[in-house]
Amino acid sequence: MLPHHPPTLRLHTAGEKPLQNRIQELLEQALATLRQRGDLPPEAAAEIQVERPREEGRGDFATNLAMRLAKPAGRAPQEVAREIIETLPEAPEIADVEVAGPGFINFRLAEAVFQAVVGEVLTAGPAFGHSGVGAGTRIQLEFVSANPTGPLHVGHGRGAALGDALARIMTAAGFDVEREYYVNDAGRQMDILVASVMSRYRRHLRLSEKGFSEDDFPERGYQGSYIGEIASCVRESFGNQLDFEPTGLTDPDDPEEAIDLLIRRIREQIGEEHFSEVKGVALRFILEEIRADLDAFGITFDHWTHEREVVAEGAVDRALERLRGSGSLYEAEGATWFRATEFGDEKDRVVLRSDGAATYFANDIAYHGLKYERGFAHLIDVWGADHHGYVPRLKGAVEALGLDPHCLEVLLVQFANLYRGPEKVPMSTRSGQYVTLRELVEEVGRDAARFFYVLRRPDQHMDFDLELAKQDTEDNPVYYIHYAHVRIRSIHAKLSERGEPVPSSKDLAGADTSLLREEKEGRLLRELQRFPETVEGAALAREPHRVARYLQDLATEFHGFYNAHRVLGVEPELQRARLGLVEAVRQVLANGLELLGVAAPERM
RNA sequence: GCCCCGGUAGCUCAGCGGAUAGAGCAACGGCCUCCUAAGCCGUAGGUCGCAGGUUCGAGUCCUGCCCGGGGCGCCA
Repeated sequence: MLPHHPPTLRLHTAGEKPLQNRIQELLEQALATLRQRGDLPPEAAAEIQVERPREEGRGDFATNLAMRLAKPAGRAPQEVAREIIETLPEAPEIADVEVAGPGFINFRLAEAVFQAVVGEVLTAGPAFGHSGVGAGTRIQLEFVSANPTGPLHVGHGRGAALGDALARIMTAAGFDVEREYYVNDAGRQMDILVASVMSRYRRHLRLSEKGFSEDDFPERGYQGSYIGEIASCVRESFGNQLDFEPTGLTDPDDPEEAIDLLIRRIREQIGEEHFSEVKGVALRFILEEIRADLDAFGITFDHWTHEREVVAEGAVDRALERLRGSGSLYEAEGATWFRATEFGDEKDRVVLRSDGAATYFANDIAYHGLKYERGFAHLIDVWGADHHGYVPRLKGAVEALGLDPHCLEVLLVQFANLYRGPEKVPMSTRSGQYVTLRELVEEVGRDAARFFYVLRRPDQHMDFDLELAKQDTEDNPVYYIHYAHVRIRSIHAKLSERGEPVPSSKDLAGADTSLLREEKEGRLLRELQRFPETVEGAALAREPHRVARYLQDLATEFHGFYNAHRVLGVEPELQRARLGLVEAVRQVLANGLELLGVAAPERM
């Protein structure tokens, strides 16, 4: 018979794998005894690894300890395993221990250990799965940080979904996370943006003129429809006083030279002040769009840093002075270089161009210096994988500033290739040919989009088939999880339909869960027990996909249970226990979805 | 040429040095007088890119090669 009251055991306490730790303790005691008795040489030591066997029927936990000790002990692993088992202290949590295969020790735990998790979940509620492993460490998580030259597209979506889920998961794990967005509003691409807007503006003014040619739009300009909208804004504010004549525009063969020439012409003709004002209009317009798109995607930031402000407050000059002071800069070919090769980079990098302008890299050094000054214990940057070559030089510069490069962690997110059926959708910001994040959310829904993005490992290339997601949304895995949540809600609804009161979580926490003895109930309980360590693992490994996978597994176990057993209409005590079980499942589904920024619907 | 990330079932992908490599789609066969069948059960599907090496044990670690993506600017 199983005990009605579970042994006192700490579950899901801060930053722990309580069951594994308990088994580890018992094993340590056994080893100590064996050493004392001289059955094990004192120098025979091995890390005690307690894992969950992949295969069913091999118990709840297993250790390879005997195999690791076999060599130093000079005996067969199975023999060592038997000795360990014989020496293992009695413990109420352990129902059965056996030697298996090449020398594994398999543990089967008392059902009561898992039955206790229902009460744990219902008592903790939304906090179940939270832990203190992060110990309040201040983390800054910078993600998205898309250039303000156009709307967010589906490529940004992945970094957005990943970064936000990671922020939520790390917060649950006890880290103090600040979400940061860096606005690159100081570089040449902003000038190109102005040139694009002004070209569109000029077209608006002259469209009615005879002989007006439309094909003088710069080849390297940004071409999305939003450029026209910004041009309209500019026209509203300035009328036609910013007209200009792009003479000589078509002369250079090189489109890069052509756009630079155009920028110069516009600057000369409308004046630096107006140029800057147009830039401000464009920037505000686009940032507003980005903010709205992120909002629709369920993402908000705690802090926005503008590159222009970093420059304006003199941080770049200070950072470069500091580098110069430490001998990390030198002059060559008219430019100023950072000795990146001394910090493991492939080549030295320019920080001040021969025309005196600071490079993006220089600004980024200053920006990261400021981040360190803001007092974070750890910085995480989420970047697109195309920036990977940039990592060594930035870490090198941080080190050259006298800061600890280990506090800077860069997560590289691989691209998401978009498909419409079998055809790959070509994407280019400048040509304006892309699917925006907003369009994606409108087409497949916010929950499906976010879940899909976060289902893949960040360093895995992913294919996102729009056609499939649009045509057949039922195939989307998020519905499977949603359905599990809805089914539990509908059990509650049915209960009140029958005129029975729906017990609160608090009531159900006291249910006699020792009645949950069906195989499928045991599987569900084990799945629930795994949630806190899943969250912790996802936080420490920076891998939100673990939470997504976990939710799929939990939903699978729930649906299996639901189809095999009835919750309502069984004996009152069993009904109460099962209501507690499914409510615990619902709570964990809701908690897990919350960590991914996905809703948990009441009905479908 | 050098560097980074991948290559696992027809497709999309999991897999912490461990035992007989998994899931979801797609395919095939079953299951609703009963809490939502957006579900469940079953069948089939694999030389884990190739070749060596380390290990008691390799999809997992090391080396080389092949294929795909990305990066190697006084661009951002």
